[in-house]
Amino acid sequence: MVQPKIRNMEEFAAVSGISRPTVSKYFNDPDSVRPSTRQKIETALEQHNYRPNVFAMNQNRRKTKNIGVVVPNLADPFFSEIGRRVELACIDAGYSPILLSSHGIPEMESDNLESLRSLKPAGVLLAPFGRLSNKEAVQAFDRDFPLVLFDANMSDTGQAYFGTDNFQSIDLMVEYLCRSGEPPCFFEMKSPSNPNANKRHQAYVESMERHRQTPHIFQAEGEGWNFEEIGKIEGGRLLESNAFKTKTVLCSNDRLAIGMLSAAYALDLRVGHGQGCHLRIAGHDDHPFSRFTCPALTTIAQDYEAIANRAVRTLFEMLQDDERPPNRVEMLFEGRLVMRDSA
Amino acid sequence: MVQPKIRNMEEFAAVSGISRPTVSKYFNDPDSVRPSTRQKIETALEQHNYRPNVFAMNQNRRKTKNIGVVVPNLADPFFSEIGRRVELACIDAGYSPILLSSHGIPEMESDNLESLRSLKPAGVLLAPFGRLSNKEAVQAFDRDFPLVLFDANMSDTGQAYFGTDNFQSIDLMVEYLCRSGEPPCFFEMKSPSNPNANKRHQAYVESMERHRQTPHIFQAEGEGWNFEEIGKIEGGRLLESNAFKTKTVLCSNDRLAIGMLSAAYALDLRVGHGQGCHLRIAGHDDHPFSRFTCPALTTIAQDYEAIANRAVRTLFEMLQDDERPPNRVEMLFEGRLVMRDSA
DNA sequence: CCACTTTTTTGACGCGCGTAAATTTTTAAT
DNA sequence: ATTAAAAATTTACGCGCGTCAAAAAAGTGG
Repeated sequence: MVQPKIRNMEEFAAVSGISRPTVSKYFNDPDSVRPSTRQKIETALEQHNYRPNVFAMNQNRRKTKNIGVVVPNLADPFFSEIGRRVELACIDAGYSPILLSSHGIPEMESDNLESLRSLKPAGVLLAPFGRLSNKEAVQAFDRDFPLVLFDANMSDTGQAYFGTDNFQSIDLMVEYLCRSGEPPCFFEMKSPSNPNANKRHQAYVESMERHRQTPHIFQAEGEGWNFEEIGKIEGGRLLESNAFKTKTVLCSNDRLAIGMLSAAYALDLRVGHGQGCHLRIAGHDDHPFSRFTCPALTTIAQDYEAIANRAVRTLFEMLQDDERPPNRVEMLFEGRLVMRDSA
Repeated sequence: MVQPKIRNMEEFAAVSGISRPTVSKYFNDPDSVRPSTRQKIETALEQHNYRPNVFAMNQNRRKTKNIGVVVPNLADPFFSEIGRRVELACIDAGYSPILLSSHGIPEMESDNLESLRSLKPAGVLLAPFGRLSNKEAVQAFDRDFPLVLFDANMSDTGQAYFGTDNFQSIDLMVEYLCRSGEPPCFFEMKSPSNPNANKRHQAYVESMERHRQTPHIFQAEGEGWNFEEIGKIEGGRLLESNAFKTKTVLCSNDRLAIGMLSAAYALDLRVGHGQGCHLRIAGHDDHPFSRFTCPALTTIAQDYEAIANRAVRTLFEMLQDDERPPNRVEMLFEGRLVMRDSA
């Protein structure tokens, strides 16, 4: 610190009494040098707080320590949460995560991948839009970089995919709702921007049939990411006109459910599973705010932790072995029923 | 596209019939070359989709096109939203924003600034923790890079600051609450992690005195960022024991208010400004979910747009003129009263 | 057409580090 | 102590682009 500022690795190597290539080796993997050497370097490091130039480091290297993390919309707390976990897991592993949000705009997903290209990432974790994604762009990217998908699946794309088993989770919820009261009808977006929505739809139908019940589906018009607003307006309309065949509504996701809860409250409909309640509403995802809705939302908790960790771990294993897995890995984690007051 | 892949600027210059230095000039400022030259380059660009190597570009250059954006916690929708706007504003201006969240951990703020250092950012937009920030680290950073603060102020730090005028906004809310019913008491965190909380506290006291009312303050124990949880538990305790002197509660922020609304609902207390309501609850910030709470939350909307835009614009002006403003700019924007059903 | 300004080209150097091959030193094992 | 293996050093080159000075070319106005 007292010494004149270290300008580059050459100078730093000099003051630490080690040759530059060895210092370079140290920075790329501290364990790759002899302990005594490492000690010397780290001592010098404390005194001079030198850090290698990121740009120079990466320019003449095939694989950087950068990990791209791309999510469709950080404004959605779900992605904010799972992005956070992925980010922290990367840091723990000694990588530099670069978190990019596509702000709900599918075209921006391609842009983000394109930006990442120039950063030569060691690998990329992508939660794709799905149907709305530019499949060609994603697959082209897949060919050039190790790519792991999470949350939403795209067939034949990415070397692995981790998400929630919507068939298990929806079945679990339907089972619970049937056991504890009327079988549910299903409330969803008409043109969902996420493939999980389609799976849940299908899962609901199948589950109802397994329970020898007639499925009833209600779809909300509306585009974009304003799920609460859509749930409130369209859900409110349905509630008002008494359109639902049953008094139990399973929403495709928590954000729709939050909107519908809001609409029900405005209509003075008492939501809950207790006596004197007019309506039960359940969601899916365990949105961070679900425990604070009125009433608290009964929902399915996705295993964020497992999805994030497994996605990261799988990617890192690919990076270590420096080869792609022989066949694409797909793993679905079970959802957990969270019984709160709304259903 | 059909041609063999372009490897570097040399090759790209060859196929576009322009010398490499001129091409380099083009990429640094397309307007700095003759229109006919620009045309040639852009034609070639379409055919070969070459992009200069980011690392090589930045290594031998003082000022990059990188803009650091650091927020304390992206999991908080407030920061997620304002971060989003800042990010988009940077992209529009032709810069590369790098959005970093400190995940609620003050020490990570310094780490993030340290990481940014090595990216040689042209400038940085920082929403600091405030009291919990490592002031030395931030000021050291301030000396080395153009720095603009937003949301939370730190004295003598950063070349400018943009935020909300808490005195105006709290006064506005107190005024409204007094006119429309009982004067409010104030509910806040005991040890807030954000300087705005202190300002709001002070603003509440002053405003109440101006209205010739006695201020009543209630503080919630609890650390961290789980404001809703804290608001629910501590707020619920206060409601249950009937501790509030008045039936109107002004919460220091929406997230506390959301927690308290949840507690009130659980206690079967009817919240709202209408007949037969037991309690009025108001918040501050216009949290994205405030319009969907039960009842919808009366609150103060911060002018996200203005704060983000002015912060970005101020930074870019500094970059253009390549000099710091003679004196530190501080600008506070007015909050807007949003009357919903809760108060 | 000429003189003048603006733009482009040429040629060359350097940024800070990765990386490879050959050599020397250190460590571990016999 | 001897030998083999492991680690560090030396030397040298290259990455892709920024940038500068000097020369050449292209526009401009009269």
